[in-house]
Formats: sequence, structure tokens, C-alpha cells
Amino acid sequence: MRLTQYFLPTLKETPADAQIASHRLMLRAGMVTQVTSGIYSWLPLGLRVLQKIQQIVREEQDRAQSLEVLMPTIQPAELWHTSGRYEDYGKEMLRIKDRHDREMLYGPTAEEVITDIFARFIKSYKDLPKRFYNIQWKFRDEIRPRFGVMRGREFLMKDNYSFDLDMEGAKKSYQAMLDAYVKTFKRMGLTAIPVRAESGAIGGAMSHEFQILAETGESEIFYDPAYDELKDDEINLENLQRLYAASDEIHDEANCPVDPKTLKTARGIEVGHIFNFGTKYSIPFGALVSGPDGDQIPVQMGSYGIGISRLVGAIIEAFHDESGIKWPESVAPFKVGLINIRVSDSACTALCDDIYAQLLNAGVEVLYDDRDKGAGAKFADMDLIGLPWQMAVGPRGAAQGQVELKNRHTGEKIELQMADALKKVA
RNA sequence: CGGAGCGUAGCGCAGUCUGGUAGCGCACCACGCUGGGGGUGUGGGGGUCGUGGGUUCAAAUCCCGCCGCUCCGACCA
Repeated sequence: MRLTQYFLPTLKETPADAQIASHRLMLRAGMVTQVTSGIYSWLPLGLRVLQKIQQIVREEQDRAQSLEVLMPTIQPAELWHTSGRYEDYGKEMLRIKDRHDREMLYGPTAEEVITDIFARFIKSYKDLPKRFYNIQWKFRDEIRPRFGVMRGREFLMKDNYSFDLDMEGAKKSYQAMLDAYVKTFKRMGLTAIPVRAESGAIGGAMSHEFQILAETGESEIFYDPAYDELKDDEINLENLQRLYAASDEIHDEANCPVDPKTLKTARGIEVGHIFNFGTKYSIPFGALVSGPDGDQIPVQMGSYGIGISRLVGAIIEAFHDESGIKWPESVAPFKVGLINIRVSDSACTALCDDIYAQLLNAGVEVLYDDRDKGAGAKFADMDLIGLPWQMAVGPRGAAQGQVELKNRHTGEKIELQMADALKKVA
């Protein structure tokens, strides 16, 4: 993509409203712009990141034997009367009326919709287990939205719902999601710790929050130091039940089994939440299947969320410096930023055009800064938007076919022949 | 919802107390000089001063209502 044809409204000055790094950087990098309190438009650069994250989540959900569906943003109040949550949910739920004066709502989650689907179509234990997921915009009318997309009112969320014949099956589903989450966050370069959680409005027995570690995290988490030793494949129910990890909302100093001297604390950002809630929805919705003996059995359910739009902010909280964002390659909006330092120099521009064509040809996502601006401004913008690799070509190097390759994460810069630089980023 | 602020050009702000030609920096446009980390000179464009009412010869400025946004708290993917 040529920057002269793109839309990247970067800001030199810090917007007054942004309090934390990720919010500030998302605004400055031209990723999002606020429409009203807690509601954002995603601009081209931000949207690319959102889609990258979405794709990773999707791949790991598919791998965990889940089927993607797309449920609506607007739901009828009727479904929520069935579960009893229409009354319970409170003001967080945005309630609206259609032209016929029917009560509707902008969905904050979709247990009701999916359970209704299940109840209408699935009748036999032979069709179990089933897992459905949905990547859709949700709305929760937060009392006080803040921190940009980390705590917006409208947010993009992946929610998965599992249906099993019995508790044993439900535990397998729960474990499958635990595994999927560990892989998902790891692919984004994040360290995520599953901590025990209250299950809140969704209700239920078994529940964990996935907290990613970041100094600016919203909540404080307390965990057994043995956690740091766990391998990915050791993150299982047994170990989670054995080892203590809790967020400040449920941490109880008096009853904590870990010696306070060794107990570790860190700041965390909640990016995922998994629950098992048994038959809470299956019974009221009549989500029953015939068992092997012909009995009608209410299915065991669980739900599993990942805050996709929140992750954009969370990843920036984990990866940034004074100059800007430092995207992990897996979610970066482009892999390479190509800087033409002197557009007016024909040799320099010819070399840049050549590199650009070769990168495109090799399928490398590249943002080509072909604007007629000073070098300083271009470097500053490139550091700000945080692409993993910067390739700078000036008239000096161009004369010898050389480019400067910079690694945004390490800050390391090296002079290379064009062909070598291309090899390095391809 | 309690407490505290703010609303003046795209962004950051001054001007409001003490009413009298609407300003500054950045960004933007034109031209020149420059050219490897937000360069520089000259010229230029852009404003219902959030909104409705009131007071006054005169309101960004004073008074009243409304709207919006932000921060602290309780609440949360």
C-alpha cells in the first residue's frame, strides 16, 4: 500500500482525552476515532489489526471443533424473559423499541439466542457435543467507558457456547477452550494467566478469567509462583484447581493457600473469560436431548468469551515504547514499512519502487511511505504505527543499492544490500 | 448515579475573572530554499466561540436552561 493513497491520519500531539498508552497511541496512529462516549470508528490501519486478531481467534476456535455462526446484534426481549435475565441484567443492557413498540435490546451476549437455536434443532445425544462460536459486536452500556477500546460500550467479542450430554463432556469442552485460549494468546505474543473468577451475570460453577500481564493492567492478580513454571500443555483443569490464581475482586488474603511471602502479584488485563453453567439456560429453553435410554436430558452448557477489540488495546499496552507501538508480527497491520527518504531523488525512488514491487510480488504486506516529506517525519510516523520492520532507502544508500533495515522491537539497525534485506523480511 | 472539570479552526491551547475588531502553536494550501530522525522563509485559507433563551447600546466573556465530552468512585469482556 502506498501511503499517498492510504488514509493514515496520524497525530503529532497527544489528544487530551486519552489517559493510557494504548488509547493515546491508537488515536495518534490513526487506528480509531471516537464517535461518542465508548463508541469508536475503526480506520483502515486499526481495522487491519482487528481483522488479524479475529483471524487468529477464528483459526484456534475452528481447531477446537467449533462451528462459526453469526448471530444478530439486536435481539428480542422475549428471549431474555425466558432466561429471566431481562430483569436481572440492569442498566448495562441497552433496551430499545422497534416501530411496533416491541421491546428489543442490543445484545450484550448471546446465550439466549444460541440456546434457542440449539433447542429448536438438536434433539439427540448423538449430535453432541456441539460448540458454536460467533464473532460479533456487542453492546454494554457501561456506566463509565474509559481507556479507549479497552473499555468501550460497543466491542467486538468472540463468544463460544458448548453443549454436552453430561458434566464429563462439559469438562472436556472447558478443557478444549482452555487449550485454545492458551494457543490463541500465545500466537499474539502474550502471556495469559487463567485466574479463578466469579461468574457474574452469566452465572455458574466453574469459571476462569484470562489475564494478560501488562504493567498498566486494570486489575491486580495474585498467583502461585508455580504458575510461571507451567508448560502450555500443563494448563489443565487439574492444575488450575490445584494452583492458586485470583484477581483482586475475589482474592482473599485470609484464605489464600499460598504463603504471602512467595505469592506473586502482577497487573493484568482481562481478555478472555470462560464459564461452565450447567443447565441454567438449557432448562428454561427446553434444550433437551434424548439420551441412549430415551430419557429427555437437559444439556450441560458453557460459554467462552474473548474481547477481540479489547485485545487491540491490550496488545499495545504490552508492546510499546515512548515513540509508539511495537506490533508482534502476527497481528501487525503491515509487516514492513518502506521509507523513501527522498522522493525527489530519481535513483532513490526507482530503488524504492523496485523494492515495493518485489515485496508485493513475494506476498509481503508492505506500507510504502512515498510522501514528499522530511525524513524525520517519516521515521516518526513509522515508529508510531509500529510495523515490525522498517526499510529505509535514502539517496546515499541508493547509489550503492543499499537499504537500512530496522527492527522495531529491538531497535537494531543494519545496512544491507537490497537483495539481502528482501530475503530477511520475506 | 455521587463528586470534579471542560466545550473557542482538524489537533493542542490562550482569551472569560474585569463585556467593546476572535488569537497563538501545530496541521492544511501556494511558492522558494532545504533534505538520513517531526527543517525553514514568504504569502494564504479555514470559526454558528456546544446549544436555546435572557441581561445590555454591545456577549466567547454576565445570568438561566439544555446537550455533549472527560476525570475520580461504585460496576464491568
